Amino acid sequence: MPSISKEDYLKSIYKFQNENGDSVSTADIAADLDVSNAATSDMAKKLAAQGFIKYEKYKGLKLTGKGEKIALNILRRHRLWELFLIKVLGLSWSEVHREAENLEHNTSEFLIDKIDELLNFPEFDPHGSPIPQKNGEVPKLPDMIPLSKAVEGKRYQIKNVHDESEDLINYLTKLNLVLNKKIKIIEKLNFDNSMIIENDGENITVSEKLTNSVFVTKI
Amino acid sequence: MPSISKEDYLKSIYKFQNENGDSVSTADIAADLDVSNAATSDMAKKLAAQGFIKYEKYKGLKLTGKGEKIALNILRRHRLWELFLIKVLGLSWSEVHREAENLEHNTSEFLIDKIDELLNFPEFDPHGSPIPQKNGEVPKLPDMIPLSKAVEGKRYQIKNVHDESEDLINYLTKLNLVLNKKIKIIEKLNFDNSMIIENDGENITVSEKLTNSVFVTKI
DNA sequence: CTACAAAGTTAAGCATGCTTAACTTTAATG
DNA sequence: CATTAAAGTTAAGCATGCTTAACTTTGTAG
Repeated sequence: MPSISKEDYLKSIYKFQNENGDSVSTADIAADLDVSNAATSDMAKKLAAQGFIKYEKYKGLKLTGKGEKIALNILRRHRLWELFLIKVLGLSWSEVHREAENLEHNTSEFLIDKIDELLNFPEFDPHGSPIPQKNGEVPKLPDMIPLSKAVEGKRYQIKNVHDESEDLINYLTKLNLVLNKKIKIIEKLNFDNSMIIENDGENITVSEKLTNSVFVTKI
Repeated sequence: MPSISKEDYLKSIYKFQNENGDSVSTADIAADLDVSNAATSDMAKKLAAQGFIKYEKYKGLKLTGKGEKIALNILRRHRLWELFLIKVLGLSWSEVHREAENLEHNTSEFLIDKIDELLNFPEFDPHGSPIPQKNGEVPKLPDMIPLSKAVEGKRYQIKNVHDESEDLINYLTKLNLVLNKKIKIIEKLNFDNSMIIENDGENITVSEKLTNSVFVTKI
């Protein structure tokens, strides 16, 4: 069992990994975990020594199969807890991330499986992100585009919010731009890349930062 | 906020404190937490420096008001989680202690209050132990005696199980000697202090170790 | 009341995980 | 293709929390 710190590093590496299998930079991890680059270099050596990542000096970090398994397991815990806290304890969308962050490292496999069962083996968490299953499989997301790439006049459905910032989530909740919501693009404004969209029959203006974090499918 | 280790020490000191306000010995804490006496001495200094305990060399440890507040808060978390895991997630009596042990240090006040609310502000946990309330008050236990002190021919009700060992709990569950159960003392055997009791209309023999851990009230 | 065992403390050392400061490598720019 | 800024690494040091070994205090039995 890796330590809590190591779990956090593995989770972060997973987060920055893309489909191409490129290595992840030390700086990205360091910024994400709010530690120094030095700490990340240090940890990289340890993770590599234990076979969780492949690591070559100056060449970045890459999860091994073993490392990815751990990362997926943490994500599974995190996302199941988020869903559980919302569904069972009535916490709000914006409250759950922080709580799950604490709980994910301190929950036995046994308990997580119980939660999974109670929730009837869900595939997606409250942000629309896939919940890795007990067997390690990751449910497939639909083909999505960032809202910023959506086309004027067309209708879309919100399928994922790619950001964990509490401020963003609070703001989305306030605008009632929640998961699976259907919206229509009224106008894209070129000068600041903001967008006017129709939601609940009303027109609202949303910033580029928001449209980059919200992913949608065309209806 | 004290660290997880410090929380464990404070919890342990609380556990060994009696009503007389005697100091708790280093060795008791060390044994309870499965660390060396040296580690306990060391920690005692740190806890004292931060005002959580009163500590004089060779004279034992004693919680201050501030330290007791922390200890009660941890107990509150622990016991609420235990009850929650049984009631909501359907875990068994014997499974919850270990899980709660992990969760108690990683749950925000906010989340614990939500759990408290969902459970409708319970006063006792599944072992019959009082759950410290949000305001710091500790619900009063009834006047109990250990089952070992019970009198032949009389009837009693199980009110508390003063032990967290999984083996004991499993055994009690198997015998259906659960909280609030009513039993009758048939016979006390002097040679090994075991006891024959009637439960569910059947006579069973229970050891001294068991009768010392189960607390009852006379009916 | 002394001596001795048990309990407790101190000291040195180790692992983990972080910091800052100094240094090295990489890669982009003119 | 040389220079240089950015990215990454190493080194030294610190805090926490533990260990074992050596030592001190306490309290009890003779």
